[in-house]
Order: sequence, then structure tokens, then C-alpha cells
Amino acid sequence: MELKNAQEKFIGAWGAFGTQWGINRTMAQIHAFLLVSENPMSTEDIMKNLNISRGNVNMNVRELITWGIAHKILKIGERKEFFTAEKDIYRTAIQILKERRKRELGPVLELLSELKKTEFPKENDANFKKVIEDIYEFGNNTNKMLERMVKADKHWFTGSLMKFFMKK
Amino acid sequence: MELKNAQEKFIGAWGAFGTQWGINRTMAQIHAFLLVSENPMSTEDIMKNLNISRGNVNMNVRELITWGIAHKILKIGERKEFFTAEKDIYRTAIQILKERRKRELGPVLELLSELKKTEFPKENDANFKKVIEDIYEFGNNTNKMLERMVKADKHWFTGSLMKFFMKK
DNA sequence: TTAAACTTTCATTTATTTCTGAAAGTTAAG
DNA sequence: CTTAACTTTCAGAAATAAATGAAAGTTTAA
Repeated sequence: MELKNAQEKFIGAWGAFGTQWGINRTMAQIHAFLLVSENPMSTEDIMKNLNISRGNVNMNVRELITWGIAHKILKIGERKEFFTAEKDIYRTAIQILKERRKRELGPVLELLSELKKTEFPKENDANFKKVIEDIYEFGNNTNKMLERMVKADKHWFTGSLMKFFMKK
Repeated sequence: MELKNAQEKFIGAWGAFGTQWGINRTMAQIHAFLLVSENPMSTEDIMKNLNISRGNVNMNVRELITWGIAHKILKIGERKEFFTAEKDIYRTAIQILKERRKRELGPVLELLSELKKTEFPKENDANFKKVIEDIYEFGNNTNKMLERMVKADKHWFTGSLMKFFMKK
């Protein structure tokens, strides 16, 4: 197999994977393309290689940058902007956890905490209260764990965390 | 606020949350509805309460059952089928992890492992190899941790795991 | 049997998400 | 300035995902 085939296979798979996680296909593909590209790539490079429009590249690259998993690179003497993916996969994973925690877990915990406080005079609310409290507790614990992970350094993952999970 | 309003708020939020995680809105809403319902509900109950069609209810309820987070309940003397959500939130979370691990992480690891073995004679593939290896290693570690979590019991989460994350 | 009660399927329709590409906006070199 | 090189925006088009509902299938009671 040629390297190019293998890269395309990876890009395709990464796109499909992204879809299942609520990330759009193209954003994931651009991410994969930048990962396998040795050097920073321009908008035109991405357009050409993935066969997508300028607007699409622009939108999704900016989104990747917002997520903190791609970076803008300026070359001296060049007017054009280039882009590169964060190559440290742990950093990448941590960034994704961080953003999803903030954007998704945050609002849910807020709602649950609000619902938890609400009183329902004279209504039979035992089941509802329990469901909300259980989910809140679970979400809160998850939140705390994610906070810890987000603050950890790369070696903590392969070291302490892995050891904890493997023991016994 | 009335209990019903609170329930609807929860159902709506759960649906929106699901959307972001690649789960369809209705499936998440049915799940939420079954969670807040004290008793098992029939197809008609779900249709009426969420204002959706019979076919839609049928498809999504079966999907929830496949995921192992809802159950079919048969009442004696009743022809109709009733459905209920798994009320243990830890079990629910574990089921979801289990399924996603199997369906999504599995195939990706398989592809990565295949790409990792591929040789590219005479090509400059150092960056590609490193990316694939790094992601594979990360995926593999994640996989091992998930396996451990999936096999753990409820108390391990609030006990050992929580303690590990909170220490220092 | 057979007929009523219920569940499942699936071709169409509807809704949602994503993409395109041309126009507008921005920047910097000359 | 002015113009060329480049980036961003966004209305409409295209692609994808999800929902409908009527027809087909299944089960059970009588």
C-alpha cells in the first residue's frame, strides 16, 4: 500500500468516527489531514486534498482552532496562513475533554441543580426527585474527575491513572 | 412550578444533550420520559406525551432496549407492552460506555492496528507512523480503562475511583 | 378459525445539518 | 492611495438524518 492510500484511509475513518460523536465529518477529516501532514497546510492545500470549498475549510479550521486542537502558523515572508494540528495526542484529548465538559456538562449540571431545588407542593414527586438527584450526583462526580484530568500532565495518564486502572 | 413543567424541562434538556453526543433527539427524550415516569409506559403513552408517531416510538424504544438502558415490561392480563428505563444511573452509564466502546472504539483500534503494521518502502512516513502509533497507544489505554470500568460495580465508582481522583 | 388488538416495517415526507461559492471584508505592499 | 492577495460571511443548494402513517405482520382470545 502507498502512504497516500493509508493516509486517506485514516482520514476517512476519522471522519466517520467524528460523525458518531456529534462532530461534523469535515471538521474531523481536516483534523486528520493536518495530523498526517508533516508540514503546516494552507486553506488551498486543504481544499484541494479533501475536495471541499473554501468557505467550508475556513469555518471548520476556525472551529478546530477554537477547540484548541489546531493552530495557525504564519511563515515569514508569506502572506498566506497555514494550519497545523496539535501533534501531542494527549494534549488533543485533554483539550477535547475540557471543551466538552465546559460546553455540555456545565449546562446540564446547572439545569439539574435548579430542578433539584424546586419544590412541588402536594405532588407525588418522589421518583422525579430521585432521578434528578441521582443524575446530578453522577454528573457532579464525572465533572470532578474531568476537572482533575484536564489539569493533569501527560505523564499522569500513562503513569498513575493507568496503574490505578490496572491494579488487582 | 408544577411537576409536569419540571419533567418537560428535563426531557427537553436531555434531548438536546443527546443531540450533541450523536444520539437522536427523540431517543433521548423517550429515555428521559421513561426515567421520570413512575410506572412503565405503553407505546401510546409515549406517543401522546411526546407527540410523536407510532413508528418513531417503536424504533427508538427498541434502540433503547438494544442499548440496555430500557426494558420491556409485560403486565399479566394485559396484551400491550410497557416500557421502563433502567433507573440505576450508574448501570445506565456503564451500559452506554460498554456499547460505545464496542461499536466505536473497537473498529478504530482495528484500523489503527492494521495501519500500524503497514510498510511504506522508501517513503518518508515518519510523521504518519508516529501519529498512528500515538493514537493507537492512547486508544488502547482508553480501551483498557473502559474495560475495567465496565466490569466494575456501582460502589467502585463512588469509592475507589472517586478517591483516586480526589487524592493529593 | 377468525377477528380484534397490538407491533413492526418502510416508502415518502419533513426537518436538520452541512456545503458551496460569489460577494464583501481585510490587510499589506508598492 | 490603489490594487492585489488573501480571509470571512452568508443566502441558497445539496446532502443527510429523522419522522410519519398506512399497510403488512403477528399474537392471542373466543
